[in-house]
Amino acid sequence: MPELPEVEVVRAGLEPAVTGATVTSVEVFDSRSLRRHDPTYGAFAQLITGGRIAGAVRRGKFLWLPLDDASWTESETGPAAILVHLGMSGQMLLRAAGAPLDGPVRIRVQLEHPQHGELDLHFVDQRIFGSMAVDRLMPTADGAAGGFGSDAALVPSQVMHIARDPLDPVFPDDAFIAALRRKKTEVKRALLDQTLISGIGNIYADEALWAARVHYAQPTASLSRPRARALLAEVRLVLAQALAEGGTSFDAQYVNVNGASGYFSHSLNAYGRQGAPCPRCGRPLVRAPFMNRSSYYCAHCQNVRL
DNA sequence: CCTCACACCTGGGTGC
DNA sequence: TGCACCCAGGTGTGAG
Repeated sequence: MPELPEVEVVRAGLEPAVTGATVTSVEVFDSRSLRRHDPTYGAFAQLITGGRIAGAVRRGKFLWLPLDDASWTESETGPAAILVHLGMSGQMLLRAAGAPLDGPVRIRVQLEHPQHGELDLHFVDQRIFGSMAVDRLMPTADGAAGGFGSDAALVPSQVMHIARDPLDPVFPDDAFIAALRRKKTEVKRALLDQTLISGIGNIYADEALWAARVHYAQPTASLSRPRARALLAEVRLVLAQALAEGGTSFDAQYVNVNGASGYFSHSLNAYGRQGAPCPRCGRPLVRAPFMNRSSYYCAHCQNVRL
C-alpha cells in the first residue's frame, strides 16, 4: 500500500544508484507488469536498452526515471522516461549483478554505473496492480518542476492529469481548497482523488481525517474554508511524519529499495485499529465499509459538522 | 463535465 | 483436509 511517503523512500533510495547508469539489459518475465506501456510507442525493452538514466523523480505515487538527452535524440522520439507505479504491492529492489530472483520479480533491468559498476533493478509485484512503462515527457501546465527530484518542467504523459502533491513547493493551496469545496462528494473521496491532490491513499486519508477531527463522509461542500485549510495542514503533517519514519507497511508487502521493511504501523492513530481506544478520547475506534474498502475513525471525535 | 461503481490482480485468512 | 469465499486497495474506464 505504498502512498506518497513510501514512494518517496523508494525514489530517494534509487536516485544515487541509478543516476548516470546505463541500461544494459531488460527482461520482462510477466507482460502484465507493462500494463501502462503503450506498445505502439515501441517495445519496452528495446526503447530503454542503451539509454542512460538522468535521475529519479516523483509526483504523488508516480515515479519516473528520465532518460538522458543522448538516449532519445537519435531516435527523434523526444524526451522520455521509465515510468513506475507500485500499485498495491510493487517494489523496486536494488540487487548485486546476477543476484537470484527472490519473490515475484516481474521485470529485471540490468544497469552499468560509471562509478558503482553493475547493478540489477528488480521490479517485484505480487498483485500486479503496479506497472512499468516507457512514456513521453510533456511540459508541465504551470511551467514549474514536474515533480520532486528534478528541476525539469516535464512530466510523463500519464502523469499530466495527476495533481501536484501536498509536499510539492508549488502546490496551490488556495486553488485546492476552492476546488475541494466546489465538489459534490464526501471529503475522503476527495482526498483520494489524485486529480485533486495526489499522494494520499486509504491509510493517510484516515490518519489525516482523524487528526483534523473530520468525519470521512462529511460533504466537501459543507467544509468551511478554515476547516479545509486545517485538514490540508494535517495531511501535510501526517505525510511528513510518515516520511520521516521511513514509510508505513503492514504485511511486508512494502519493502524499501534495499529490501528492508518499512514497518511503522505503531505510529498510526486510526487506520487498522478498530476496537482499540481512540488515542484522543479513549472510546473505541470504528471500522466502516467505504468504497469497497474500509474507513477507520472515531465516532466521537470525528463528527459531521454541517 | 461530474460523480460513482466496477474491473483488474494475488495470497493469506476464515468458515464450513 | 479441502474448498469457497472474503479481504487488502490505486487507478482507469465507462455508465448515468
